[in-house]
Amino acid sequence: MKMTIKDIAREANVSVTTVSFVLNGKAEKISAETIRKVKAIADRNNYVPNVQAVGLVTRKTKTIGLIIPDIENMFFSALAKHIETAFLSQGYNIFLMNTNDILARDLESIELLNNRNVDGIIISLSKEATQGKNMDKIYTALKMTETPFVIVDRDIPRDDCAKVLNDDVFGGYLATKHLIDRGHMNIACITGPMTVSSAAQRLQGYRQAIEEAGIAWNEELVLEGDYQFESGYKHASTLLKKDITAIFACNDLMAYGVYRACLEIDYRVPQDISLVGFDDLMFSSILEVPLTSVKQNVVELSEKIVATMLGQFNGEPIDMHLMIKPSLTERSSVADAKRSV
Amino acid sequence: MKMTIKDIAREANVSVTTVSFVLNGKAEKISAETIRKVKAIADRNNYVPNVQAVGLVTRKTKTIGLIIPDIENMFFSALAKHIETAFLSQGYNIFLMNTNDILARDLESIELLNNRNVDGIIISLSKEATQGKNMDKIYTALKMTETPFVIVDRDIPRDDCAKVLNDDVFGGYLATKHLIDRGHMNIACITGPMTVSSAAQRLQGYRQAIEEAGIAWNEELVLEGDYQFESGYKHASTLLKKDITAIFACNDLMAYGVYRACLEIDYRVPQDISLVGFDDLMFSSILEVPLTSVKQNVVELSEKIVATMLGQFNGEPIDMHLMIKPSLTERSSVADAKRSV
DNA sequence: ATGAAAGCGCTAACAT
DNA sequence: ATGTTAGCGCTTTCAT
Repeated sequence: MKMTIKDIAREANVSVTTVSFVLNGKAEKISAETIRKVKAIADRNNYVPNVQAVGLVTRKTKTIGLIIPDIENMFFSALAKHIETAFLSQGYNIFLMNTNDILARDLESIELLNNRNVDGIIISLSKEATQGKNMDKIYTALKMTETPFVIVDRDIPRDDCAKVLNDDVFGGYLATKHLIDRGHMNIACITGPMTVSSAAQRLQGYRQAIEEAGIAWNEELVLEGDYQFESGYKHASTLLKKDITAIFACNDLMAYGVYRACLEIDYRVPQDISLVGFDDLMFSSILEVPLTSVKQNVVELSEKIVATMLGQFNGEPIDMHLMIKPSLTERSSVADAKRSV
Repeated sequence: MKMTIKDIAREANVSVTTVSFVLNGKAEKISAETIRKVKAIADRNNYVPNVQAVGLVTRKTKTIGLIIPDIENMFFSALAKHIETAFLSQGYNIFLMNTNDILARDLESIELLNNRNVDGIIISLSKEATQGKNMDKIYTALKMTETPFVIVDRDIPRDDCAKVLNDDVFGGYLATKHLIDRGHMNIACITGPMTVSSAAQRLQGYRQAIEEAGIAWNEELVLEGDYQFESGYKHASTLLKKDITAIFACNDLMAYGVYRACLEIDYRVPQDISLVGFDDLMFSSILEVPLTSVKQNVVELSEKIVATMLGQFNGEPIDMHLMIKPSLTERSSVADAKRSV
């Protein structure tokens, strides 16, 4: 049976008030002797406060709800891990909620977490939720809880809420610029599904780099994929027939599809075609030709999320819209473009 | 502001007791009219009970603690996902705890979850925890909480606690038997680190299949790896010089290393060498030669875990030691052994 | 320097 | 059929 402050009070011959004061560091007026005694008893019996009881009066549960589309997605599992660790060190526990990219489950999760009286909600929207009016539903549901929240990774176009996002535009720019710096002029791009904001943004970064370099825009070089292996393969097969020397695949999975397509027509990476991916999956490092890829900075992302949340708790002025810059992990899939002689 | 039963009571002109009874389905003696009225008010105001308050008196928090080594490991993220979904449908939320395979964090997590008064703990031990005396520490810590728990995936050698494990012996047998059935006689095995129980068990399954087939045991054909890509590569380089026609790599990551080694000496899979992995990572399906691999049944595993936990809650007689049988996902990395002519 | 008492939202034994 | 009341473990205001 767990010990309560009542037990301690009895044993120390003081009131529960005194015990509470001592154990909560509000003991300015309590005699040193009493403090010592109370603390000793608490220590000796491994006293830990009952979180529910404390929560009932303080209206704080010391828990955070984390809503993500899919914990099986490596990006989100990494995120969950870092968030969990960071909050743990602050005395918070994490309720995990998977939505499987279904809007209804976003909504359901928000409600459930609200019923649990979590102190804060961290949410990365389902794909479905990022579309059209659905975003308003989410936003409304979130606001209704009157609980601090922070939007992560997948954006909603509202300014009046805290967000920590990956700078996908910069990521797309980084990948393309790298190719340009190596002398490539004819660079194709296999995008993600354009309904997803990250896809649109990576493409935007690509375009930015192309235009900045004064390269003529060629619509035919950008093909819309769906972030899956197959679409990378299919589009690469098409693109490889054109006059290109490099491909920017907007995620690693599609880049793997590009490798496959190259293999079939006996193209070598990077000798015949340079390739850059996005996500930097663990797998990219053990490929026969390790893939150069844009890496989201999950650690920094997590840190900012935690900081933003704690900032809201403390009513501190916080930077509402944070962008985390990804970086390029250079490996072996990019070579200098051959000089046209 | 959330509504309380007090608010409902006032509005309905009844006592809180009546409201409580109605809302908890203990209203045998309450008049139909009162029931209707109370329910209507509750519904109209989206009343939800305060979990902490309920918990304080019922001593139930409706939360489960999940302790796993690493949510970034695909097996565990899949597990977490299914467990979360299953418990959610029963009204439970999940506290996620990562241990990073560190014993101290297992212990810390158990304590933290205990302080949170979770109703049950699901734990998959850290590697460190599975070694020697450490297991006793875990077991003791778990028992001390007086909270129902179930051990998952990574075993501890005690009979008096609930466990749901993967049948790794059977998995190893399955992989090896498949190779034997295809006519292979000289089958090498690259094991995991022998301190880990799954590694020892997969090897045991391999041995069992070999002996059952009456194939002479050849110690030289089994090499100890560490479940990492590099060790698969290194050992394969050695093994490929010997007179073998097939390799059983005890996880997919090492199998990928085998592919690499084959590539370097121009061996083709499966024409020159047949290969079976273990884990069936998503990646194995998109390899140039898709890998045949043993797949743990995560869904069944999760279901049994949940059932075992709920069984304990209800004091039902439960099967304490469950073994989940993996299955073989056949793809293209295995061919019939060439007939010696 | 310390304690009494009220109250957080709810359940349940015990009236009536 | 419904209400009164005593907690669950804790914080905090107001007395002393």
